[in-house]
Amino acid sequence: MKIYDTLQDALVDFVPRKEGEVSLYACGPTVYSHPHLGHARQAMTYDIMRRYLEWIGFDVVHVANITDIDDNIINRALDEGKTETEVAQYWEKVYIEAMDALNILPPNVRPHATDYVAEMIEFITTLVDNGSAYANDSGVYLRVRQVEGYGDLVHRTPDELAEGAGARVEVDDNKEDPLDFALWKAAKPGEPTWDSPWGAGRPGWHIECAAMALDILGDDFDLHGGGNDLVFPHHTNERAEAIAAGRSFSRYWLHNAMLNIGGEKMSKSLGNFDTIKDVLAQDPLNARALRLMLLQTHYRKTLEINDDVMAQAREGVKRLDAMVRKATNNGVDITSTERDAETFTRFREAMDHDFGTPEGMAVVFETVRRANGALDGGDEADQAQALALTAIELANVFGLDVAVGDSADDDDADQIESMVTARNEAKASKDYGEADRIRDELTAMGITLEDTANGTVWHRT
RNA sequence: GCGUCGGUGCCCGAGCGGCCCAAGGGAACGGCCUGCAAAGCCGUACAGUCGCGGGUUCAAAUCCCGCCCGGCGCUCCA
Repeated sequence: MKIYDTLQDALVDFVPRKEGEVSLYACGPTVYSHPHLGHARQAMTYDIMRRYLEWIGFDVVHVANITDIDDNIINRALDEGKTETEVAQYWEKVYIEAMDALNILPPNVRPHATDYVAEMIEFITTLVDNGSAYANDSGVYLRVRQVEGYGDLVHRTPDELAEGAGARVEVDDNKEDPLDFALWKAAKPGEPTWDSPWGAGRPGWHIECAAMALDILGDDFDLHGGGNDLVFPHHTNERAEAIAAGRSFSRYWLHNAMLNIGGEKMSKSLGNFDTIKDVLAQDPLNARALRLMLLQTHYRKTLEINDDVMAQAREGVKRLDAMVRKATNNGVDITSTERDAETFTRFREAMDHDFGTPEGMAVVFETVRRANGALDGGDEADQAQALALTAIELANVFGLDVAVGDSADDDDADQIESMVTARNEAKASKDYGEADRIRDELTAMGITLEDTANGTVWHRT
């Protein structure tokens, strides 16, 4: 399969470190506030990739960290009179609940930065010992200009980077060079600290991910992903640390584009974000609608979100569900292994081209249409089961959570069933006024009826 | 300013040298089905400049150059 590698700036063949296995490190959040739709896009992007890679037979080790110590957490703790640990644990819980609600599979490993401080210190020691880093009163810094190919990930030379940095960054006299960045930050009053050979302090942001990724996945791991706003400085600096330590970092770099709202990146700092929790509360279909929307846009393309596109996506989800209901009513055997091989092939071709989910979704929807036609007794009637099961399987590879099931296990199912029966009796005696009255009543209860050749079925809206 | 990604129908959005008189979803319209609806199926209208202008090529939405517009990055960020 081909993937787009940020470092090479090209579509390249994906050759994993070890045949049949994929190691993926996707940068997780700093937990200090509400996770928003931008985090959802990032997490869902790698969730979808992971599901697909597993479906085509790879053993995937997906690592997503939790950054549980940083300035934002410290500030929040200060504001609220809590400990950093309390703040981080609370927001981590909120984050994980949001991820679960979005049907994002838990990563295989979810490391916490504070559990890897020893590894980070060891990493930094290597860098200091080999002359790549230097310590002073304010911390330990990496000598960026010594790093071969620093800036390659952003396609800029150190000089070009320095030029940009001058305008926005205060010059720090503690650094030999403005480009150098902190591996270790010396303790400030009131901050949580760890002991180190350079005095009490705490790790810098970039060393956290670099140390965790290498410790858990090992050198030369396959994929490193994150939002494209992390290319510089975060990923650039992680990479620099690994190179300076003489270690092979990720074989490929993946970056998802931003999610915009009102023409700008949704972000905490701009304050223009919709929290995942709020969006999910607005409509029970929104978790799946958001996923569908993301699937229908390539992960490397900026996506503008608004109420309109969410509504459109909800309709798409309903279309998927309607086919599944039709399949259920027509007695499709979910234990059957019948599938449409050609559809699988087309799906894989789409996905093997840098995770072409929009085209993959097109294949799914096209299969839904064919399955509907077949289930209604069209030209492909003999393929109905295979087509329906194929569409369902592929939608589920994407985590769209469609399932052949019955809605009869609800608490008020008996009542609804008897109302449906009453309506059908009214219909039989051509008392359409009564039939419509019952239907309206059900509609008010959030129940939608469908009169099919196999009788009347209902579902919740 | 520098780097980078992008500008495709009413909306969202694929395609990235011929298979494109441009996928898929949403909305719209007509037909079938239905007691009527809904759902579904079939069909139709939408892209006549694929941001604009040049160029390369037998062939360009797709490649090259210039311009305009927008996103992201330039040390908080997914």
